[in-house]
Amino acid sequence: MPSKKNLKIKDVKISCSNCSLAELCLPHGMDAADLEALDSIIKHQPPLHAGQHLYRAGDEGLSLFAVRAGCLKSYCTSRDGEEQVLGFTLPGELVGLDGLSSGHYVSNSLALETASICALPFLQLEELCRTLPSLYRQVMRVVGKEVTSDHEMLMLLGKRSAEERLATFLVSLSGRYRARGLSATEFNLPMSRQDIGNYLGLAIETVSRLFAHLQENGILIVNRRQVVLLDLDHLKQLVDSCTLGRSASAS
Amino acid sequence: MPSKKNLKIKDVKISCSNCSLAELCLPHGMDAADLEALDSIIKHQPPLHAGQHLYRAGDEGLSLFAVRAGCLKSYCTSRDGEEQVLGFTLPGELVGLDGLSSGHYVSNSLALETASICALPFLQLEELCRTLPSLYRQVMRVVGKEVTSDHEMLMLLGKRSAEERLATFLVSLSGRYRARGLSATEFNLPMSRQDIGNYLGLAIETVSRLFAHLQENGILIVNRRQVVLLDLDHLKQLVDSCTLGRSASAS
DNA sequence: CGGAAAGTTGACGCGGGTCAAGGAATGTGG
DNA sequence: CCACATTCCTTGACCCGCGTCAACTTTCCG
Repeated sequence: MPSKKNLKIKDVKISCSNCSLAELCLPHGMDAADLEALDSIIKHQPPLHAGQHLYRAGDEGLSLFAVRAGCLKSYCTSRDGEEQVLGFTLPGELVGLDGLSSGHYVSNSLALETASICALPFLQLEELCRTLPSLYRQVMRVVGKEVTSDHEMLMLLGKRSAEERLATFLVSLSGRYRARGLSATEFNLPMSRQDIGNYLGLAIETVSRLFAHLQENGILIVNRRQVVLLDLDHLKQLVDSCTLGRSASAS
Repeated sequence: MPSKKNLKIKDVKISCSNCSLAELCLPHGMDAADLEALDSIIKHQPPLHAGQHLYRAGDEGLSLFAVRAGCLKSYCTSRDGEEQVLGFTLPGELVGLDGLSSGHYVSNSLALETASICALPFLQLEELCRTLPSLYRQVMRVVGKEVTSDHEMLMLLGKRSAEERLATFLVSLSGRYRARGLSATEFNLPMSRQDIGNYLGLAIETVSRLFAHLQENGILIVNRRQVVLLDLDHLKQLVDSCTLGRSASAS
């Protein structure tokens, strides 16, 4: 038995019931009995270090993953080797949905910082969904959210200026940190300018210049990956016109 | 009883088992018994005329829809009234997935030409999925395909030139017509230049110029909405480098 | 300490957006 | 059947947002 001082994360019983992220994650809105059933199929993964892949395109897609700590980047590559960043997964969020169609992942998932992750095998999730309608609806809710967020992204890439894109990105990050109980105005960017630019369909130089420009205007302070949002309202105003019309999504 | 000469469509028993589009649609790969169960929950809709909505953002989202004939346009609008076309639905394809997350549609679906449509109520579909694993997997496959195609679209909008975008669009249409047994090289565009440009993130003038340019180079002939693809291989070559890397999707 | 990776900043030019004018097809009322 | 309006599409001229190229600085890491 390890000494109490060197207690490793993997020695702690991981369960949804005691997870501080449950409110953000799949268990959201499920009762105690259902949670226990969900717990029983969850597999804790060994921690993933920065630069390691959770899965790659072509891998057998057998699980959905929930991020407990760290940050993942989802991306796919075109035949000519170009990369397209599809999104970033923060604690409390799910990744790996795209494996459930064909049984193989189509995208790649890479840890940007050391990440702690739970796995939910599709087969057992499917069985459980059959007996737990609440879980089935949760899964559908998550799937639907994925589709909706992709649609917002399509509008962003199709119609919006570089400044609006970066503002949208920052406001999104801000909200997601706030949801976890962290500061909405001061945080570290887990990803490089390269990744940000790729994600937003912009050159890294443009991203850099936009940061500089926003800083000149007193809207934020940025130093490498450290960001302080001074005028979040101003950023939100830039975003507002871009967001979808009549969805009353409070989350 | 109506005369045989004036037999209306609605007088014919609609069922998946006798539908010529079954191979493209949800029933793909299901056996006769399962098909019958699926038939029992399908509701035939009155035909939709060009310009009419199948559903609007905010409507109660209770059904998935399968298009039997015609063409639909999916789009959403931002708070400032701008429209983003999300895609086009051709016969044999499904639409309405985005209603299943929140119970309300987030996007709009509009008929571009008179359309004949089947409805699959979510609740009954969910129940049926519980007893028919093959149907459950089909639904998941469709959902996954939706996500994957959104990802391809993100790459298209984020990284590709105007010419590559239009080529991708044309090759996609060509393949979908071919799948229905129609010509892959001669067809009518069901949508306006406006819709094409909006969908691809381009100005309509750019779309028009690109058509002219491709025609000058002998790659296609276009007259308003009538298109003849003379050199499909050339178009595919333009597309090839854009498509996702190692997905072995044959469909 | 040295080399690589990440980020910043400036100069320049092009792809494609915007504006404007005109043609072709379709609809509408007389 | 024609005059007229409207919508859809095309084509040309202009120009600006942002990508590209290049040089430099800072940070990271062995």
